[in-house]
Amino acid sequence: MMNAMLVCADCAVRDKALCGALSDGELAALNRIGRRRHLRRGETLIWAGEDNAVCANLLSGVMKLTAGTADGREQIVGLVYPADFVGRPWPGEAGVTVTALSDVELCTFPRAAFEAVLEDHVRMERLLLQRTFAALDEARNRMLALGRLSAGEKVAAFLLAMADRGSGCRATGFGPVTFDLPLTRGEMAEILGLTIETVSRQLGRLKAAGTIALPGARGVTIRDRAALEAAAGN
Amino acid sequence: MMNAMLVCADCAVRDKALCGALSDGELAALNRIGRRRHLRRGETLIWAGEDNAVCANLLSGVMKLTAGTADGREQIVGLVYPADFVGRPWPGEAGVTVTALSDVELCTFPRAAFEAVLEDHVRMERLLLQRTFAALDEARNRMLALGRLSAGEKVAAFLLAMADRGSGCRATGFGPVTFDLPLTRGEMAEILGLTIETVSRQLGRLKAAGTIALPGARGVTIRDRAALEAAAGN
DNA sequence: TTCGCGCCTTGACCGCGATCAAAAAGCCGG
DNA sequence: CCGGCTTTTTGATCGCGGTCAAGGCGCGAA
Repeated sequence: MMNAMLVCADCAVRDKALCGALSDGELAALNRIGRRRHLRRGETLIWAGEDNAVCANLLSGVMKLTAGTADGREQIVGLVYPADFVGRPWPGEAGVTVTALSDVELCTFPRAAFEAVLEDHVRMERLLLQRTFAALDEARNRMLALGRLSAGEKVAAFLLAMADRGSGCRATGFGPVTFDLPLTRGEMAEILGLTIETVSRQLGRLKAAGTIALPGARGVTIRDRAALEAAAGN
Repeated sequence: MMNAMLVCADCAVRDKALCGALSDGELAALNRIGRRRHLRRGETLIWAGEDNAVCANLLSGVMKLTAGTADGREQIVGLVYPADFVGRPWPGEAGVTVTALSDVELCTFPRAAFEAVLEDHVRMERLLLQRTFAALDEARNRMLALGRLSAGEKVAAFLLAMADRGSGCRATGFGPVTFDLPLTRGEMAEILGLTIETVSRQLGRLKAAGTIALPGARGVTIRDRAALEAAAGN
């Protein structure tokens, strides 16, 4: 119990992650099998093709999910934020590689032990199902973007999504909003199905139009949200 | 009970669909709320943006899931085969439109009633979770294809996937395999993020190379599977 | 400070796939 | 068998985004 207090009840994502399904008492079980783990930017937690071995909740930082072709082309197929779940219960091989985009902190569980907890807590399994539905919706939205949007639309839509995600859903706002991208230009390109040069040029175009500003390599300021939405095709 | 025998125990997808989680006896409950429904090619079961109202198992035929931009561009984000589940439990609005690609037969459930069945049958909820994971993997694979494959690779990979899906996983075979596509060229284009003309040209190229034959508008014969796999980039 | 190393930007050019246009092939009800 | 429709194929051209190649900028270490 004391342990649970220290490690779980105190957790930054206690109520947002799947664990929100559990009472403080029940957390003791999870706590016994969970292990905190840190990864540096660029380190990989799960490799596509290897057998599922761990599940985890992300506590801090951002990670990416990537799929790749035989000849080395890569596509980012999802981003993972704090309180999100990664990995899969039940045997099988991982379909995607999970890599840290920044230094990250994780709460990891051996797969089999995590399954046992799921077994005993139907409410947690339900939360996992609901999250998986949400992930599927997001993936399908991204398929629409990859297949049908122009480069300019992709970049504009991506900036809007990052602004809303990164800074907690401020209302369709007025005035400049500034935030930092957790991604390099190359990673933006990997998400959007473009090249690094095209991403850079589209950002340059938005900047030249006064729609955004680019303070430092990672910063973005949205100066005219309406224009950005128009560029995204809404 | 007699009803269940007639409608469920007898069902073409009895053991493959989610209902496989239920005993013959338990099927009675489902049977009471389920309703058979037919749709003609082109008719729509669920519209994106409307509230979830029905869930269903597909009994026969093929359906498509589509997402669209504000200005009318469309992308097929998934295909639905017999025994697959469509719709979502729990309130919310549908993210995709579900439309029949051929005449189809469905077993539909009012959403709330379906939730109640899920509630009582944890094993069924687990099957749904596992299917949703599979759908997510498939969506992510398609994201890789949309973002990183050339037109030729997309078409070749698509034909291989259809061959394996349509005719039950024959071993990486020898000799010609023939099957019918459940899709028009336009629908293939919507799946692959291409135009109708490009799809037609890529098929023409494969035909000219002797890799495939195109008997009739819908038929495809794979004459040289190894060459097709090479064209798909494996 | 200067060097070196990532990462980003910018420019020039090219090719793939979209677009526009028209002919050919199925398909169905007379 | 024909006429009218849809779907597919084929052709000609264009432009977006990829590719190749420099150059700039920021940052940490020597």
